[in-house]
Amino acid sequence: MAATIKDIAKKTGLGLATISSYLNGGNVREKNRIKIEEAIEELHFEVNEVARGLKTNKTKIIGIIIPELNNIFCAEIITEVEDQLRSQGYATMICDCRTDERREEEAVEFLLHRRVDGLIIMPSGRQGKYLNRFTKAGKPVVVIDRKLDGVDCDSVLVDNEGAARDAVGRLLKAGHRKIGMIAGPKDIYTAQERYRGYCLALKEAGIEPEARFAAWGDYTIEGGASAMKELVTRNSDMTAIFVSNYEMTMGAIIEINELGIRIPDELSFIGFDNVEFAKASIPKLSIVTQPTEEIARHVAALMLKRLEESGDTDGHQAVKLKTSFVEGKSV
Amino acid sequence: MAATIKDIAKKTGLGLATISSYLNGGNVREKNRIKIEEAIEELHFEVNEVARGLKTNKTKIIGIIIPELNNIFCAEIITEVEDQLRSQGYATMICDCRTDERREEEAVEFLLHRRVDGLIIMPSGRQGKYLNRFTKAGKPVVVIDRKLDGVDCDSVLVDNEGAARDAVGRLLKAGHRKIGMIAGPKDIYTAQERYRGYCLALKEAGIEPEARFAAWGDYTIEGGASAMKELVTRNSDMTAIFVSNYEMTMGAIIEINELGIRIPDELSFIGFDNVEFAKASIPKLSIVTQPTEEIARHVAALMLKRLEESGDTDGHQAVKLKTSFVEGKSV
DNA sequence: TTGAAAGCGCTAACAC
DNA sequence: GTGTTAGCGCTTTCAA
Repeated sequence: MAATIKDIAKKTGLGLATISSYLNGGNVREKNRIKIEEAIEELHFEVNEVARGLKTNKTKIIGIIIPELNNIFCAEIITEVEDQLRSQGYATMICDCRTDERREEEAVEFLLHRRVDGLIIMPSGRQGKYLNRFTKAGKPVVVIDRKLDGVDCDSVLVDNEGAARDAVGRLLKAGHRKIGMIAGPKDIYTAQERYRGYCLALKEAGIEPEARFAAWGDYTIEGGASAMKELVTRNSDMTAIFVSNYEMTMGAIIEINELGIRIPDELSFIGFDNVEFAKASIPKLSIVTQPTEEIARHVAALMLKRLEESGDTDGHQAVKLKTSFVEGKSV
Repeated sequence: MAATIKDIAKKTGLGLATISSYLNGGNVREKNRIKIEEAIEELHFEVNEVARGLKTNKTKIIGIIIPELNNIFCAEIITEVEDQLRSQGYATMICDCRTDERREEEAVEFLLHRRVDGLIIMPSGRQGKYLNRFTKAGKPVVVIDRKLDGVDCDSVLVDNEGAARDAVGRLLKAGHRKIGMIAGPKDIYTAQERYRGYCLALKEAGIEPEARFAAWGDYTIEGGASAMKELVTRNSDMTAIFVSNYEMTMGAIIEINELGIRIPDELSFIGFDNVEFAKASIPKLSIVTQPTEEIARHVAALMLKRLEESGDTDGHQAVKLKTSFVEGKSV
């Protein structure tokens, strides 16, 4: 099979240490360097990262656990994170857990066995105890988009409350008073925050949030559609709606389409994420967008930094990023 | 750090081979089994897959190379493939190459060093020589959605020509004669096939395809939008259009929206992939959809099969799957 | 069934 | 600078 450094040593007549030194950027006599390079070329030698990993106790692999790869928000972040990490020589091992906490724990186990050097996770639940197996092993954990109870790690968050507050504020400014919201699952951190922002904006305008105006979806297209239907059926007086994630935005639009409701004449609409979809809708949707690339860069940078430090657990960081608002014609 | 089988051996007073045998499902005396299990429990022992990989020369990792993770067609397939493989104990290492052939070669190199057991790839180019380093090492390669020149591997394809032919046939049946097509990059296999299907349908209806009715996009949203603009500007007599991938479908719709063209009154439209988007559009779009889940299952099954065979290169397979058509109100 | 021992390919002391 | 050597944690003969 593949050549090893032993073969190179034999071929060049040099010792193992010299080859290893060359491979790791050490100093090697010019003459030998050439010999080594020739031998590598000739034998098609390639470092065996597995053996290296065993020896150094570093795999140069980062585990990534996400609720759903097939979700544009996740995909955008992961794409960028993977890119950043790979450019630094780190491979990524992605586990899609289908928003299932049990699978998530299994994935942690799985990655632990694989001896990944660090873990990046966008958790489904709130509890993070099972992550402590990582932190205890001195391996860095970076959490995306959620706050986790009981784990010692860095996190990169988005100002969800502010985003929702701002969006609902815009509806209020446009004169709306009966504003509905399609919220996410009650047990998900971002969903809670966005709902809080919605309530906050209403209260600031002197309006008491009414339960009938809130529907709790599940961050899926189907959930968005049925929540939309529920709200419309229940509240004939509702004049505007704020939908709090991309999948549900799409679902809501599908349902609105289905019901023949006209935007913005009969209902004003503010959605979430995915500029392209917003532009493709008729009329163009006004939406809140999250800075996925920025999130990804922060995540990768944090991970890389922790990896370098190797052990110095100086206080963990929690970065919080701002969302943007893209104006359409749906309000 | 983590416990090793040596620790277990010491603790139980047994030999290494016994522990290893237990770990790999071998026969161990009941009494010893219990002792081992207790020790494992107590010491929090976990198999080190890296060491195992070095010894067995199998990493139980499958490399996946794709043009763009942030592309729903890819994401859907990868999600399912990853799921299937993980359920069989295989981890996946995903490399997103941003549709860049140079990056793709780098990724192959990268994964080769990592000693992945197999490779699943959706290539950007047509040439696959650089994949031979895998096949020569006796490692299975499965290609998705493209036909590659000069590589010995399995592939899972979609009947693109038939799909396009069918779609255009529907437009013809609806009475259209001046039908435009937004095709993909000329050097991509699927794009060529879809274009061929378009031409075929026209010819079958006695119409000679005209160059002015074809715009060559690049499978991106922006590309779809500008191709749309180009076609509309160039052909005032065009009454229908067929767009040949999801991103361009979205781009085309954005542009149509921008230009204020009404569907289907002024222009009939058939798009590609992503049922949800099609449903969310006004009017609902008629689209061709690819069986992503089925593709993924075939890919995973083929890979797993090859992995088991370990070396018997009995003739390689090329599975070809059918697309579906989802009727909307855009024709 | 179990134990001893060798070795997978590499790195890292250490001595020269 | 370079060679020698020991081992990372595991599997796998081979004997017992």
